[in-house]
Amino acid sequence: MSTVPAFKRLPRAVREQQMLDAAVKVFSRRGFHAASMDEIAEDAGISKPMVYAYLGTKEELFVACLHREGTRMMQAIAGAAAPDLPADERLWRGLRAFFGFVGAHRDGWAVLYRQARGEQPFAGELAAMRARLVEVVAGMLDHALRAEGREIAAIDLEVVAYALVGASESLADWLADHPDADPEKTATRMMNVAWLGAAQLLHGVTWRPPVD
Amino acid sequence: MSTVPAFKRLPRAVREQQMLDAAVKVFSRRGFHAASMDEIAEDAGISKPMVYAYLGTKEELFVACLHREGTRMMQAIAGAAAPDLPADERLWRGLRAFFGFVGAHRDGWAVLYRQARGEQPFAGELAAMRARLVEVVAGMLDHALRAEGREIAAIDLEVVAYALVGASESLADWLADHPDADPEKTATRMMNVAWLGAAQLLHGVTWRPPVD
DNA sequence: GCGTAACCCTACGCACGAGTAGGTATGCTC
DNA sequence: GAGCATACCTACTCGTGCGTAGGGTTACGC
Repeated sequence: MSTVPAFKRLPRAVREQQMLDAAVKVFSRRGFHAASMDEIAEDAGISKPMVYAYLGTKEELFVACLHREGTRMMQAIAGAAAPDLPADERLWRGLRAFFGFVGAHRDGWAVLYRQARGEQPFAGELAAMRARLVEVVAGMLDHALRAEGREIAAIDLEVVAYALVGASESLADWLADHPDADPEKTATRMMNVAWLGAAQLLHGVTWRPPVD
Repeated sequence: MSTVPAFKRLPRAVREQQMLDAAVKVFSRRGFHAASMDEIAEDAGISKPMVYAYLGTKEELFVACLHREGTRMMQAIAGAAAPDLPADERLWRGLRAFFGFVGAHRDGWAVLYRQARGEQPFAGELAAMRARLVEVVAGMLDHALRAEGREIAAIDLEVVAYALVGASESLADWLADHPDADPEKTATRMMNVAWLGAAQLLHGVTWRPPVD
């Protein structure tokens, strides 16, 4: 046959990304168990054995998704929050990057956050990622405190950081369910809660993003 | 045979509770899909057809778990936060009841929070419960604001409430993973974040539970 | 221009687990 | 103590979907 084959052959690296794209999409819609390898393969425009050949078993595939999306997210945040800025500026930039990422990768985020929590094999992976984030936030708070000559117990710091991360995750989830919502605006709202706190807000003080 | 049968017959109401106990336990450990009806039946000390006869299909069983645990939680919170108290007092009591519930029903919480999120058939059910909570919190904030002669947009109010609920859920999750942590102390920490906010905390102001 | 490696397929085996068929025993009512 | 409802069981059927066996085709080095 001299006719061009219906679909062309592509190098491994490209196909792997297509497969991961498809996997993230399907996993996020259906969840780990309800997603079928057949559907992922079909969505990627490839046959099932190829998926197994390149990315391994279903579990390994899910972990690969988790890693890719997690790394992207962490890089987006780390790239935005330069360590030499003042704390509020860092927090603001980090939040903006975070909500921007979620807004742009709604289904990637959904995999990370909603699906990986319950399933034992992956919960640890996710927890480790979150732990890194919490550590960063806690470090930031600690830094800001010391600059004021204050100090609080490490455990309190950790729990506060955990609450802030949790609140952000929660708003991100809200964002994922409201496609017409604005990430930037959501980040601003989060900043109000996080930085000024409810009591300040009740007294009418409002934090605004710096004019740039 | 005159010998006593190995396990006695019990009335339906009792067996149903045993089955629900077992189901909550297994669902929380394994997740909806990975949990098997056989394991649930075995854990309840009964055979599988009995589970089907009393609680219906696997999905219906899961929904039944969701309802029981959700109702228990909501009642615990509603019973603690009397509507005629000042806002901070209500918030504090609600939080204390909430963390108390999670501490006492760790796997019930895990079913609610970790497992029901991802699976489409149940996410709606859960979202409705959370929406009720958010509404209550938002109403409380609004009330407190109006008492000070202030007012903010409904959407902002909702998002702030959502963030607070999210932060609480996140700390509850942390609590579920730290069996030796104290619910009361966790509630106090949450109260600090929620009521005073990070900025206040940075200036050294600390909220303390009222002496009772 | 030939070998070899990379790319890709159709078609299955097989286990696991939801849900059921069909039957037994126990206690309660009259 | 006969009748009947309720509690309870063992032992299946059958669909679904993971993972693979085995084989075909294109490109690239030499």
